[in-house]
Amino acid sequence: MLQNLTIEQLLNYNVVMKPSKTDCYAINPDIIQKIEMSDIDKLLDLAEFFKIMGDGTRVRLLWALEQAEMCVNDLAVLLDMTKSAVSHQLKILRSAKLVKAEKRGKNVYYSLSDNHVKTVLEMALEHINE
Amino acid sequence: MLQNLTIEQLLNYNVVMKPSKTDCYAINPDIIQKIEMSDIDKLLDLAEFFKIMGDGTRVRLLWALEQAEMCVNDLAVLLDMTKSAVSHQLKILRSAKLVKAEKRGKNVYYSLSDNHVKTVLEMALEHINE
DNA sequence: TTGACAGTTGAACGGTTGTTCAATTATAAT
DNA sequence: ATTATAATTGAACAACCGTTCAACTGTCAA
Repeated sequence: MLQNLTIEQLLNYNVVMKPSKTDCYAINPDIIQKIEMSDIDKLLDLAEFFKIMGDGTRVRLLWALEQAEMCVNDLAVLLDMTKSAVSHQLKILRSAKLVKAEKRGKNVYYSLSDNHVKTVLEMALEHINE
Repeated sequence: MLQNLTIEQLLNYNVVMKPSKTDCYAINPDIIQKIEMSDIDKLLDLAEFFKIMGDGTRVRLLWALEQAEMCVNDLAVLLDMTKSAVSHQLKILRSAKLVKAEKRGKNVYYSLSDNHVKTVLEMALEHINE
């Protein structure tokens, strides 16, 4: 009678214990209950976005590309890094859709995919400066 | 005659080679020269700030504390983590001045140190949502 | 076709990071 | 005083991350 139910349904029956990692009990259960955590997935996406911005090389790349489109060699010279290291980071920025690439002849020119990134950088800079 | 000069001065004399990591030459030296990289230290501070925000646990802690001050046990139950793990992350948030602690009796209550963090979170959420 | 160069790729290395675990401090209650 | 619990701490561990290195692809010029 219980064997065709989903995990969710079994949880409702208290047949399956949801594994809990906590090693303590709540001090103020009433407060916890009022906390809104439904946007949790968006929060994790948000953390993912911050994680990409949380690297000196990538921030410098974005800052440079905000001023002009550039190819890998130019960026490598500007940041005093190897082509390979720059290319690896550009790949990360591109997979996060923060940067786009365009091949012209022997070179690949990179630029910001939209000016949203620019405003985020500027806002955060203001936040730091105060 | 040269032995009492600073590194900077020696560099001007071309006595010391500034070690370069690049493995290539610039394609467009004119473009590189126009790029403004003087705010580089602020950019790195910025990356440091993003790095702290780039963790799911920390973002969830901030999101929860934005709604109510809470002690470690409550946060551990809410996020389904051990007290220890929560405490470690709170320490990081506190050393970044994003969160402040206040001991009351047996408990330590944490809250956002200012509402600046809240606005940053909201702005970034808007950025994600579009 | 050959050589030179721009760029990419994957493996490997070293450093960093988040969680766990065990031990410890501090406060309150019995 | 003793016990129980909240919280912190440092060491240890595994997973992750950025750079390096070497090999490779693709394009242009001779």
